[in-house]
Amino acid sequence: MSEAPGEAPSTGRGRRPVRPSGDDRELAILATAERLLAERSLGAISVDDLARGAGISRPTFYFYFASKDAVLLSLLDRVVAEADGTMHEVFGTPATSAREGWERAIAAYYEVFRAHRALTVAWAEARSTNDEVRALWSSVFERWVTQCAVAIEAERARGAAPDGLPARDLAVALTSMNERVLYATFSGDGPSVAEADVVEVLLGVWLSAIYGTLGDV
Amino acid sequence: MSEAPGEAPSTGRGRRPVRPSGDDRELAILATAERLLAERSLGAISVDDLARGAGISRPTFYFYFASKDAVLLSLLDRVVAEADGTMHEVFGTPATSAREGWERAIAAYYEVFRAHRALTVAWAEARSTNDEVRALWSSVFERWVTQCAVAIEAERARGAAPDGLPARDLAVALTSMNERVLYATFSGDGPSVAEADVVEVLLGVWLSAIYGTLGDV
DNA sequence: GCGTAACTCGACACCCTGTTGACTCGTTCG
DNA sequence: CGAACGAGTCAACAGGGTGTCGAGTTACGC
Repeated sequence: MSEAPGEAPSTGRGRRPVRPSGDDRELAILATAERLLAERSLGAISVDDLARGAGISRPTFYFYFASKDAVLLSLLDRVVAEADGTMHEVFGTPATSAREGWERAIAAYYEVFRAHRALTVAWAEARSTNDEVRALWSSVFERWVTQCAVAIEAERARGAAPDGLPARDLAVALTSMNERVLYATFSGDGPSVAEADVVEVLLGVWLSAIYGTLGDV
Repeated sequence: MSEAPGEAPSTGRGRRPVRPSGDDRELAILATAERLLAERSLGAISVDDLARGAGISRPTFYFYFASKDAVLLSLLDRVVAEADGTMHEVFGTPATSAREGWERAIAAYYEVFRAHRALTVAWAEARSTNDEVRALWSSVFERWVTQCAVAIEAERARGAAPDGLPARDLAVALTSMNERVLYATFSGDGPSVAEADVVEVLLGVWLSAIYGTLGDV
């Protein structure tokens, strides 16, 4: 809510002391957060835990971050940058076959989740309590959906895929499926698909939905 | 966590004074919870809000329910009963066509969400913070998945659907998609499918995934 | 009219968040 | 050198939430 006195252009999110060495402290907080998130949920981690983990007092924590959520956001910024990079790479390089292209996209999505399990689980959790987190998620999701919708339309244009549902609606549904299935798989809550099979299962549904033609249903 | 002194067999969950009139109070609390959930999230509702809404003091609230979450669970028990009833009805009556059968199943799932928007949104939110809520969700989800898997296998057995992914994995993926897409649609957070189109979109993906055969992808 | 069980709530103990104001300490510059 | 400044630090506070305890107050059967 309150704005930092000395602005730093780089991260935008959270407060950032401009000067030199206290930088280590900020990194220590981030590292502590990542470590603790691997063992318990964000809700079960207090600001005091983060401060102690970084070797500072609680008030000092507030010198570096405006809140617990700001720490998460800072961590997420990295993941988002990575995810965007991966996405552009996937949609940028031409595929040898349609199947291979979609498989690469899904595997990439899978990989982003997998490489940061704890963080993405915390992300999903915080999404329901924090507007900024929700907005960040929405923007990432939106970019994926848009890319997929464009790709679907391209396939239809070249005659490889039949017309059917609006491409964007299809992209939203399929991307939503990926998100939820991967979340369930990695968080281990409730019925889920085995980790080894998950890309194959998702790919199967994607291909059917995009290319499949129905007979006499 | 402490158990109620006078047990009542009916709901199992939460404490329940057996005797006469304080029953109204319990209903008042439930009604207040439902009303408040329509305007803000569970996290933004305090026990005090519920107590005041029901015309009692905060300590008295604890005479009726063990916690805020217990109220939610009590509310959810109703929805679960309804959802299960709907599910059995859907899978119990024979469909005139395969398409019509699946459409009815998806429409039923949609209807359960829609009739209790606020509650199901709160459900999803609390799932990440409360074990009992999570478990309840998992059990409902599991029942849907099982029913769908059975139905898919039946379609394959009668030769109407081609073999492909394991029926259960497919059911998990598709049911997950429904859950996430409906949640996004009703909570209004992030990119989503228009409410009017959502059943059609989901149905399209289900039919493709279950019956669709791929050409030369 | 009396015991007992349902019911009620003021007051408390505790945990968490976020803020304030005073203090240290290194650097910079007159 | 030493005043001034700004980064960095934290004890102490204010405030809001949860859950509990024990001392009431009814209401009803006997």
